Amino acid sequence: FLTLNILINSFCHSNQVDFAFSVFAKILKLGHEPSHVTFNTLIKGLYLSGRTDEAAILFEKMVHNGYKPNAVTYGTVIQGLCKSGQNAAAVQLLWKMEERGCNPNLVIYSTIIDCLCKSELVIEASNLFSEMKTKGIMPDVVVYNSLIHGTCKLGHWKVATLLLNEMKDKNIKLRERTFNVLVDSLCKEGKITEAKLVIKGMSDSGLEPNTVTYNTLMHGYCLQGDMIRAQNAFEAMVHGGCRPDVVSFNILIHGFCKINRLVDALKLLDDMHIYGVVPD
RNA sequence: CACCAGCCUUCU
Repeated sequence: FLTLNILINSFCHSNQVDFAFSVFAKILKLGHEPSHVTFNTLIKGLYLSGRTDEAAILFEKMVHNGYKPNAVTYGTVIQGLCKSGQNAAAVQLLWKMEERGCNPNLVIYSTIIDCLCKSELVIEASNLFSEMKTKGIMPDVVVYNSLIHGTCKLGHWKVATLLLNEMKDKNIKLRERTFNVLVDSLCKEGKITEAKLVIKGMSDSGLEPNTVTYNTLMHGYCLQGDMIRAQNAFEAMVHGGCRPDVVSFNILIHGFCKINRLVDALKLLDDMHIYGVVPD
């Protein structure tokens, strides 16, 4: 039955939930009990294809049939609520799971904190962050990345710096994504010089810029209409051993289109296949 | 290190 769950999982991740459900039907027909994992996976699949109502119904069905949702179930539903813009419902479910005797763990808090940060509700996110720490749950790099993202997006650089120092105190190592978040926020504010300093700091701490780092920087230059430097960054990416991806090309093509250099944009479109990239 | 939930870049 692991096999069938794996099958369901791959269908769910390729936007073919209906096939996933036919596998589910097969499990039932064979007289087997679906597991928590089966339900969790199907619920996620429904959310991934935007069928949030059906996901909620399946969640209820699962409960009615005597399956006690576990932390992953709650995590899946909370993430689905978050992604469909239902912040309040997500927070309510956080409380409800506690009432039902399932303690929220780091992933659950992290999910909601990220969601609140993306909605620019950084204060609320920080409150949950404190609550979590009070309960003795140790933060990790992921939850810090979300908080740093949220604070930088609002231009609260001081707070972001505090968070970075906190990570240092707790011996939580910054990852590429942490740096990418900083680079992105700086670029979007037009502070490219500082963004480049962050990239330098990244190399200094033993992490190499990756494709997302370069894409972010290229986008920063595009926002300034500086296609020369954007293309230089592209070259630096290739030279630095990073594979450009479809986003790299989308960024440059968009940059050229915006300043009416359609010929250059079309040339890039032609060049994509050289790098093994297919337009999306 | 392989059945399920959290973090970064483009467009929409």
